[in-house]
Amino acid sequence: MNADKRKRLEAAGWKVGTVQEFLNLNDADMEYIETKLALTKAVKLQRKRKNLTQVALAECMKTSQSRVAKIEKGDPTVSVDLILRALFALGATRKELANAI
Amino acid sequence: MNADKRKRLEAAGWKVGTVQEFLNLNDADMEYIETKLALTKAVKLQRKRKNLTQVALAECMKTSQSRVAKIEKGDPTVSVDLILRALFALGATRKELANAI
DNA sequence: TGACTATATGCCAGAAATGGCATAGCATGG
DNA sequence: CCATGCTATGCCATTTCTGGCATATAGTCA
Repeated sequence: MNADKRKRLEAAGWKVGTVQEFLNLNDADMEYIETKLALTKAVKLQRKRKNLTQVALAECMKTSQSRVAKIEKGDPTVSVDLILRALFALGATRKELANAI
Repeated sequence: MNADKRKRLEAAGWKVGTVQEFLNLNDADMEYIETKLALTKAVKLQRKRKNLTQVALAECMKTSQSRVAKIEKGDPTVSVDLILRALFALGATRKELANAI
């Protein structure tokens, strides 16, 4: 956003800022969220690469298709632990994990 | 263990194998555990580097000293999510996280 | 020795994540 | 059009994790 537009908006009573500011996220929160997002993308990518369905992956890691869907969609009820279990079930190594982050 | 000793043990009725086999861990489990362990080590290292006490780190990440102790000791009731929060609270970046894994 | 600081361990009520199920959406091919 | 295969979403009982507190242990210094 250029300074001009910003001025006009603020003159009209708008608060201008980033999403991060709006949500009161600090750097640690941001890193955490971005890491999680990167991991979910890695899961989807690896699963597709192996031509597995969500059901198949779910069986591998002894969970349900709905959980796998939520993992890949970045559902907030999914922990990093579960995402890692998915990645490793897909045969990822620690090195590959590190690259994905 | 050399083949000789193995034979002698088995002749005497012992089962010979790795810890991994004994605990029925597959490769995915192993990678997961090792990753978690690497992360806990990174937390301890970074905290020491910054000369923080467990209490100080606990305040940073809005948890308790006992949790921090458990993180660093690899307590099984600690999730990877919490470990990551600790690392990021210590100012680690995603890149540093990747290196730690 | 005793006081002090840091870390470790046990416990538990409350909070969050999980698996499982149902079902809805959405392509693609017949 | 309807099947069929795959993915998405909602719900909820059970399981797991968390924060907080108490207390124990270990190290250091006076």
